[in-house]
Amino acid sequence: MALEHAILVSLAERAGTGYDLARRFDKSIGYFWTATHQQVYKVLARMEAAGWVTVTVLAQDGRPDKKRYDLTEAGRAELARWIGGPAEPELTRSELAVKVRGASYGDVRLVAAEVERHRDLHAERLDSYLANEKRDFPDPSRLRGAKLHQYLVLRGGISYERGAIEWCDEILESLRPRPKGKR
Amino acid sequence: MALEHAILVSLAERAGTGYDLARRFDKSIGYFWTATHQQVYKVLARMEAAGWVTVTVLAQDGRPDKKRYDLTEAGRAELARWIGGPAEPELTRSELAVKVRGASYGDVRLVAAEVERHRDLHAERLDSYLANEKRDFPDPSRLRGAKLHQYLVLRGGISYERGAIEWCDEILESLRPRPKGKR
DNA sequence: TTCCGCATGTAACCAGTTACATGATTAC
DNA sequence: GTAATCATGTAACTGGTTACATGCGGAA
Repeated sequence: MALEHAILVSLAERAGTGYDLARRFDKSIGYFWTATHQQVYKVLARMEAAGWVTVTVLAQDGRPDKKRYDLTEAGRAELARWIGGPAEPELTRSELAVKVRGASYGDVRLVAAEVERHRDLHAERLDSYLANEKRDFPDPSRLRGAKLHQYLVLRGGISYERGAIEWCDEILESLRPRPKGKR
Repeated sequence: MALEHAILVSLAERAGTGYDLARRFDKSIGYFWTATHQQVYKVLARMEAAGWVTVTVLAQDGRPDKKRYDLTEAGRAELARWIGGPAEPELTRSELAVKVRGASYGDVRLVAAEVERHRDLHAERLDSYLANEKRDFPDPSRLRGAKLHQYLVLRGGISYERGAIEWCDEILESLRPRPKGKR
């Protein structure tokens, strides 16, 4: 389980509310981890019980109170401990791959259309990642520390999307009707 | 949800027992989908209730009875229907990426060691995939139908592993102490 | 004699999703 | 007026994992 620890990383960078954390997952850390706000609230409660974070209630008028979460020493220690441990390589599940595999038992053209849609989705994401790269890391060779690590994760996202696009293209080339010459 | 449908694909190729299906997930389909035998038994029960498969009990002496599952017409129809529908692109969760991102809050050298271990794991898998490719698809340009689709999924596995290895290498290059020249 | 393969499952648990609920503020 | 943003959560459910249980045959 790693959501706890993804949150620890996020809080180590800076304190925030459950709402904040959920939004951060939509963005930067979100290349390789996501969580809904419901899930975040649940886990934060557990983390507080474990003594990894403290809560400060911040009254607001007009809108509901905020709860700012801060890492405790115990939280930092747990984070360091976890970082030093092994990470299980997770199995990549791909529904699209299952459809490709089974394409002969359905309509191959529909599968091809879906692959094309995925290719476009991946291309869109790639563009947005590349834009982030340009904006946030214009000179990567100088990076060090946390900023470098952030960059490396982004690079992972970029390389993943590129791979996905290439794969979709390969599928499309072999699934789509051959150029008329052969007919 | 797609385990049901992954099983339908597997059964469309050929009938089998729960045990067989679980093992097939370890192999061919397993590049992009896996399931334990417990999970398979559970889902098969559901699928039988839905009328997608029929069960034939095959008595054996010495060992427990087998249950061979066969697709029904309804099962085939459901498979065709599902194949024609959209596939949600799933979010790739990577614990390793979270560790890389948080490396500054722990021991960077341990993270690097773990990245190296992952690179080796991916390299091993790549080798085995490439061996499968050579053995099962010596002449890819002639493939058509189900065999082609199988090949394309394998190609996806190969490209995924290659991407993972490249990413690990990029991380290792920037995380590890610079060649002494610069010091 | 010990482990692996065959072959079935149950039970407890855990992580994550979806739906629902509340309610003010601000921008279009 | 309508939708989005801020901000919290509960409840029901689903999919998947882990641990446990049984028991024979054959290989090392």
